[in-house]
Amino acid sequence: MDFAPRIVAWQRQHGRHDLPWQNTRDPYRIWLSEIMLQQTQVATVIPYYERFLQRFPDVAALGAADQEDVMPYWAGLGYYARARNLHRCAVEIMRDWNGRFPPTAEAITTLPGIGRSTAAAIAAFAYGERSPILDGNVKRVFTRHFGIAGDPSKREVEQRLWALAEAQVEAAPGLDMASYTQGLMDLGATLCTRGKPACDRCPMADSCIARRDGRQAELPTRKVRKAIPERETCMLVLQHEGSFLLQQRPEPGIWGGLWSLPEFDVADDPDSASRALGLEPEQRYELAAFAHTFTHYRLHIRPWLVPVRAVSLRESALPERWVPADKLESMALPAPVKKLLQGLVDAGMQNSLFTTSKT
DNA sequence: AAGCCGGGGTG
DNA sequence: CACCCAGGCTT
Repeated sequence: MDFAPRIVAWQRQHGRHDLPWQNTRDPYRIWLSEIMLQQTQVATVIPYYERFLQRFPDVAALGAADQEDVMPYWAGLGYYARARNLHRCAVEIMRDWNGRFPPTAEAITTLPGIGRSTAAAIAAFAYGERSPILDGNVKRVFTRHFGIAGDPSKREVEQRLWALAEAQVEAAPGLDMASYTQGLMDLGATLCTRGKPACDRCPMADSCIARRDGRQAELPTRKVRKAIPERETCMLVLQHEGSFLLQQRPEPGIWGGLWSLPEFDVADDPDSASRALGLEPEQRYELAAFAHTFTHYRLHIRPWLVPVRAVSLRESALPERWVPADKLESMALPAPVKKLLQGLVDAGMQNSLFTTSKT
C-alpha cells in the first residue's frame, strides 16, 4: 500500500541525480544508457557512455555511420548484439520514424534489442509514460518486499512480478513515473543490494515481508546453475613487421563482429594452421596459456606467437586485416584478445613472456 | 522453457 | 570461486 509514492519521496531525497544520462529527456541519450546498462553495472558503463555520445551525439549521427565504426566504441562491454541492434535501431528510426524516436513504449518495443522493460524505462524517462519496468533491481526489490519465492526468471514467478509492477503504478494516480522508475533502480542498486541490504536506511522496511521474516538473504531465490562446460582453443598471433593478423568474427556467435585472432584446433599445430592461411612460419613460440570465463562456458586459450615472412593471404571465409601494434587501440577486440596483445606490445615482445621457447 | 550472448564488480 | 548486473532473442 502506498508503495510508489514512498519510492518517489525517497528517490527525491536520497536517490541518484547526477548520472550522465539523467537530467535529460532526450530519448536518444536515455535509450543509449538503457541499452548499455542491460546486464552491465553503472560504473562500467559510464566511460563507454561518454565516449559513445561524443562520437555519435544523436540518432542521425549513429544512423549515418557504418556498423564497423560503431563496434570499437562497444569493444569490452560485452553482449555485442546490443551494439549491432543499436545501430539497426538508428537506421530504422531515420528511415521509418522520420528521425524521431517512437512515441510510446509499445512502439519502442518493436525496435530490435528492446524488450518490454527497456521500452518502459525509456518511455518513463523520456515521456513520463505510465509503463512499469521489471529489471534485475526491481525483481530483487519486489521479491523481498512482497515476499515472492521462486526463481524470478521462471515464467510463473516473472508473471506475478509483472502483475505486481503494474499494480503499483495503477494504485498511484498522478505518479511521477521518471522519479518512480529511477527510485526503484536506485533502491535496488544502493540499499536493497544482493549481499548486505541496508534495511535500516530503507524507506520500505516497515512493509517489507523479507525484512519482517528475516529472509533477505533467501530472496530473490537463486537459480539452480548447471556446471559450466570447458572448451579449449589455440590462437595464432601471426606477426609481421610489427603488425598482427586479425579476423573478423561472424555473427551471430561469440564475439560477433569483433576482430579476433585466427584460431585452430588443439589437435592441430601452429605451422600447418599458419600455412592454411597462406603464411609461412619463420618461428613458433608457445605463449602462456590462460582461461577466460563466459556466462555459459570457460574457454582455455593456448596462444602461439608466429612471426611470418610473406603477408600474402589465401582466400578466407572471414574478413582479415593486418593491424600495426599502435592501431590495436582503435580495433574492436574481445577482452582476452586485447589483454593478450597489449601484454605482448607492452612487454616489447620480450622473451620473458614465453613459457617455452622454440619447438 | 531453455540456451545463447560478455565483461566486470563483489564478497 | 560463485553470483549477479538498468535483458532480449532464438530455438
